[in-house]
Amino acid sequence: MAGVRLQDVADHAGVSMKTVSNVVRHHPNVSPQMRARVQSAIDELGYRPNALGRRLATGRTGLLALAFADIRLPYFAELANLVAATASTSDARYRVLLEETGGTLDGERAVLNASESGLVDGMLFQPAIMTTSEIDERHGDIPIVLLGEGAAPPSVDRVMIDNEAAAMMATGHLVDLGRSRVAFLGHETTQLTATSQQRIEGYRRGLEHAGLSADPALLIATVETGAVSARAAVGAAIDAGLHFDGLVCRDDLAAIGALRALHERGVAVPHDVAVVGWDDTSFAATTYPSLTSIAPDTATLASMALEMLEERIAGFDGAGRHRLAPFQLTVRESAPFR
Amino acid sequence: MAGVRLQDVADHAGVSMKTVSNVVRHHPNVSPQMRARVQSAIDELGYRPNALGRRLATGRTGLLALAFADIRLPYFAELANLVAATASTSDARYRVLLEETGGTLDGERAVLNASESGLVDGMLFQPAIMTTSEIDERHGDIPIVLLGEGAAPPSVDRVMIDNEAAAMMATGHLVDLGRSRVAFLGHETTQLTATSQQRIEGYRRGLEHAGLSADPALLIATVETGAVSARAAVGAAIDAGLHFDGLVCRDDLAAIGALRALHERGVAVPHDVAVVGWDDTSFAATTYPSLTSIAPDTATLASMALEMLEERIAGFDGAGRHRLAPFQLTVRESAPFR
DNA sequence: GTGAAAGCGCTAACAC
DNA sequence: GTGTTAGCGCTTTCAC
Repeated sequence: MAGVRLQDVADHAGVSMKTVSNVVRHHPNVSPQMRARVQSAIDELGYRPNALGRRLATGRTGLLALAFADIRLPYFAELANLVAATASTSDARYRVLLEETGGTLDGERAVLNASESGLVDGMLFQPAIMTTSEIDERHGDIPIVLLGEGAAPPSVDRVMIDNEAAAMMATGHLVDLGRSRVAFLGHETTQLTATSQQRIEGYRRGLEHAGLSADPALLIATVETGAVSARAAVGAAIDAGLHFDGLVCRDDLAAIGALRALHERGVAVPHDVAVVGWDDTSFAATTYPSLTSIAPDTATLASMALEMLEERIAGFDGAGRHRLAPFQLTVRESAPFR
Repeated sequence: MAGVRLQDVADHAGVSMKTVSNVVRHHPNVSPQMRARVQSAIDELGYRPNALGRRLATGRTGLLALAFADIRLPYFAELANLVAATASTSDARYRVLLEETGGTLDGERAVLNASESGLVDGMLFQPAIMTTSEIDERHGDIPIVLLGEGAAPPSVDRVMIDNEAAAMMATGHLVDLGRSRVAFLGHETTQLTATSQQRIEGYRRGLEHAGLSADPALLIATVETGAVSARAAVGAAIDAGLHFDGLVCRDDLAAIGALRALHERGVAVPHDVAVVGWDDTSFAATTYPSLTSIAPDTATLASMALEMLEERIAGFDGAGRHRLAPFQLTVRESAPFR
């Protein structure tokens, strides 16, 4: 039965609302017999506490917004799964409201604007293109923690992995395999996102560190995110005569597209070209060949982010804390150990 | 500034709360000059309407729960994306609360139990293992629409595609290619879900329809959902001497695993074995070879479901309506046209 | 067109 | 240990 209110239960049991409330919330200060009496009234009436009333009174909703570009990208799906699982087992038992920005500036703005306040207690946001200053201006007073290597003003908390170091590791792994013409795949054709910048920088430093020079011709941009675009880009590069024997990909999706393009042209992986992906998403293990990939420790990343967010929600008001989550290189067939 | 209330704006502008409320909600009955005056008070104070207060008063939250097994499964990620996009553009501008059941009975129960009421206006739920009667008992009085081919009591709305017909189409496509030993991959090893039952039944009927008999040995079960398990199962089947020249997969993930296992054993796809996946998820186009796959019209499915749900939320109280969304077979390299 | 007051369902001081 | 009461911030009759 809907429409049963706390007051109804109180009347039915012949007690006050306060007592019913205590029973519902498992408050200790209730005598067992009273608890039993109230409980049976609850059961008889089929009472369900109304979340809204409770939340209005406490000021907390138990809801967290999780905002990023697109849930269809496997990395984000895995992140969402982890965040939801972690948040629901925290003391506060948060639930997750999904917000997709579409990877557009308007989408990111809409997420931060959310003209209504009070619906969510806090927000985890992975910006892709918004600038530091715009985030700073718009984030209002809702507790927020930023995810990933996008812009992050000093006032706001953020968790990411060290993208430069990871890209250096990926590049170094290929160099160790004896590859000397290592290409980078998957950055934007025009305006580079912070993610691409950092990964390319790490790739450059990885080459330099090995005494190799970075040939700008080896930067293969893609028109959009995803395997389809990567396949086209790699195909076009090969057809145009580009020669390379190693490939660092901006993400696993790009690597999948690359694998496909290489197959089609009879280029053997890893024999002719060794490939490293990024994110170590679940399907990296079952591509053919399976993908060597940078594996961010997303579980740690999620729990670090949630921890900081809960502190903010609890009222912590210090300067933004920028934390690094660990990562490793998962080695599989596409770029095996030497 | 947080903590600015409607009353504060009213005081500041020297009007009543009612007027401010009217302005905030763009109610027509406000004179332009009054509107301007109130608006400037709003801007000066940085007032943001509090969602909770509003929602308590109206009884609507603008939130929809979307519940299914696991967001990491590409089909569900694509569904979530579609539902969120469709719901946010409907008149009611719903936002989506993600609920994962983990594909377990406990998880499905937890989703339906949600001891608190009122947090979401309605729910879209894709059950995998709950029975019809249990769903009927537990769904309480929250408006709900079921997704997929799982159990669905007559009292509850549901949208799915015709799984038997789709499986027949997939099987028929392989038969048309001249395949006579068509296997089925990806059902559970023990208790079959409704999904597997229907797809296997369609597969059987597809074979019968072509005058072929269904050999039980050709049913290849997997220990769990996903490519890894499918790869192992197909590998084991081949190693055990199973011979087949066509393969209908329960989902694309199973197909990916199968592709991998076949590759490893030097079985050529589609030459030796033609493969059909299911869901036509985005990566089906870039596997090697690319996947022929059953493509449910998820956009239509999502909008049908949302439409029925909005009717329920609006108060419609008729019997459960069971609707079918369209599907087609997307033909690619793994099982091309003859 | 605008104002006053009564809720929406619950929690939390504070009193008993 | 239990009851009373005043909000939480907004919407919404109903007067004016």
